[in-house]
Amino acid sequence: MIELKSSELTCSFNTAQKVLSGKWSLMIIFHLMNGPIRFNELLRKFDGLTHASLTKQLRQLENFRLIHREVYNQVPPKVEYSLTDLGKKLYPTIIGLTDWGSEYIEHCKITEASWPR
Amino acid sequence: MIELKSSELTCSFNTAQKVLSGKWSLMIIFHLMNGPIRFNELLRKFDGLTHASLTKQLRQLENFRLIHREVYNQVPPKVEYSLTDLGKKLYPTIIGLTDWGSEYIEHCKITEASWPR
DNA sequence: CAGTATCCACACTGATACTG
DNA sequence: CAGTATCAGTGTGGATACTG
Repeated sequence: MIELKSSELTCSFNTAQKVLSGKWSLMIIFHLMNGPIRFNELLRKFDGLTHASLTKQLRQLENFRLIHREVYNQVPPKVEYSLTDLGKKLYPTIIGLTDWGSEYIEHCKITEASWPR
Repeated sequence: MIELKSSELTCSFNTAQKVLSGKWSLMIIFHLMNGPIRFNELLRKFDGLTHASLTKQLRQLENFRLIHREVYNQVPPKVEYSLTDLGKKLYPTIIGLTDWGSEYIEHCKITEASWPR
């Protein structure tokens, strides 16, 4: 039996949740798995995500040190985003989450239950 | 190379994020891993979580079919919460997240970087 | 191309008070 | 013991418009 006060776990959990809290963070990280990508190229992978919002999310992830921002001094400007080692380590977890999500949806279909939106 | 529009992933991701979105959801699920638990017993495991908030979170998780709520017709009342199979399947992922969180904190200490709050 | 600056609306959290 | 109801504060996301 594990008997823990939440305070002993809070730190790790909170840290993980910070990363996941952004509405698009998970998917951004996911798309960065394939290697460096430019801003607009990344933007095009999303539906319903605006320019400004993507910028905000990227800044956040940068502060968390999950992604790296490489600026090329060119005209026109070129900026590439890539994952740091820290970010890459999230891979299995993200896949795990996605798989669970699929399972969840399947389960709801089988039991003919509608899942909450 | 994976080339996906986000729309094909959105559903699975969103579903997973719904579960994680609650500030305490992850820890609630974690604490339920040890088997059924009563309301106040669960409440005592948290610092800074109020009665009302816990109720809300539990209702949410119940709607997601991640936990089961068993009411015993007694005086005084007794209500036990437990994980559904769906909830139990989240276990590895939650552990993965926690581990990553620890690693993250370690990394920040080593590099002497302060991590964002 | 890759941003920044505002602003607003909404959802979520938590405090407090009351109930069977 | 295990709730419900209400309400206020806060932060986040998204829309829009402007910049080098």
